[in-house]
Amino acid sequence: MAQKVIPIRAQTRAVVRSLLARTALELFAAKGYDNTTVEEVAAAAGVSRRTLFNYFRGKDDLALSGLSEQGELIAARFAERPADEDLWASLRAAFHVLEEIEMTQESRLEVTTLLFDNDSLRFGHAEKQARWQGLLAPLIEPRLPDSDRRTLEARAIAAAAITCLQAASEEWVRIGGQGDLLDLYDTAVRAIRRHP
Amino acid sequence: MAQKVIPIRAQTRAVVRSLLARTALELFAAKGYDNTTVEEVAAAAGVSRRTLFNYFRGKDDLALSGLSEQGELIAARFAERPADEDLWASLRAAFHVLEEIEMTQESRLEVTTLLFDNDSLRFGHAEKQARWQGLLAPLIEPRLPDSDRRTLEARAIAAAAITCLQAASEEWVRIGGQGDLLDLYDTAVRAIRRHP
DNA sequence: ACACGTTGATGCACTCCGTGCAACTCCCTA
DNA sequence: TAGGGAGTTGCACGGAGTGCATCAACGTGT
Repeated sequence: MAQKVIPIRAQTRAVVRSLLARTALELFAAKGYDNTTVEEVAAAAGVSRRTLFNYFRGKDDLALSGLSEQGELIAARFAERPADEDLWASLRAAFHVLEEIEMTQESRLEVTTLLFDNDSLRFGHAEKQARWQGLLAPLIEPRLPDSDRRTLEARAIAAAAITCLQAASEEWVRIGGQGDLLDLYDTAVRAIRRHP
Repeated sequence: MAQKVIPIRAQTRAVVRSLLARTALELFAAKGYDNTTVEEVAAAAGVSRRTLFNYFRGKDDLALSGLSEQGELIAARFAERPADEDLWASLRAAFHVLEEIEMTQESRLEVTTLLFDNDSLRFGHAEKQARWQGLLAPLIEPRLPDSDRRTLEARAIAAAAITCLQAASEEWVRIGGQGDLLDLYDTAVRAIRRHP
């Protein structure tokens, strides 16, 4: 079985990216997103401002790059669920990867709070939503019964599930990071699906 | 019954705001959002750049201000639905105001397309989502059965409904503005609620 | 009629984000 | 050792957004 070759360049790039994002998050958490300039992040990381923009599309990307990776994890997990499993069960299982990510509860709360309490970043959550939706919907679609609107249906389901997760995250932050995120997620899903 | 007094200042301000937003939308539709500077909008409207920022928080606001008003219309319509009506029926009825807004099908498609095909504005949709959710959720909450997580449930329901509307809008744009938006919305809602 | 305060419009200068371009460094290879 | 590719950096520029001071318009009181 042929090993997949990962170019050395790509690896170092990924490492640097991750490192830059980490230092950026620390600064954002400490000083606030709006009160931190890209220049400061660059200085703290020991690179030039220009180089930062070689790694990230924009300032927002610095704070949100982690979310893209999470999206890919979720999609990957979803893809390996059995095709005859209940759709929502598969989605829940896919979201479960979020709790497997190694991260202290503290820093998880810190990051999540950062994403929610800043107006400039709320939209980032939207971007996340759009991207996750783009990843999940194509995987959901083949599971739906034939219809000339399966695409719309798949997108709606993906979007609704992500939305529930988002609502759960907000609540989770609101109550100070206590309790189980997936438990809140279940509550949200039940609310939209089972309610008269 | 005392007439509610609307200060003359507020009225003129609202009129000017609307006028500015209109000319901005025309320019955006003609040249594209990213290829249009705030300066150009100001010039086309016959005011200074600085004045534009007195009326709108930012460039995005120019394109999205209409959505806030729509949100208020929707919330108002929802509020006047009978409390014992099915929740999702009330939501559907509330969204129905969108089709009552006087607007040619062409310009409606033009505006909606503008909102979707530009990356910078996708987030605006998120802002819209957040705002509409903020308006609707408090109205939904008292309709839910007692629970210590009614707030979360209400927010999830509001968010899901808006998300369905958004998915429907995307599809509506994709198929070129043909057909009934609410019909697509119904399909989306059915997909997330009735599916196994 | 004149002075006054209030309100909004405007110009100016500034910070910050984001990008195109060109020079430079480092490493790998022929 | 010369050359080429890839990444880093500085520089300059355009555009968004903001704070501040000024100016014009308008109504009001004397």
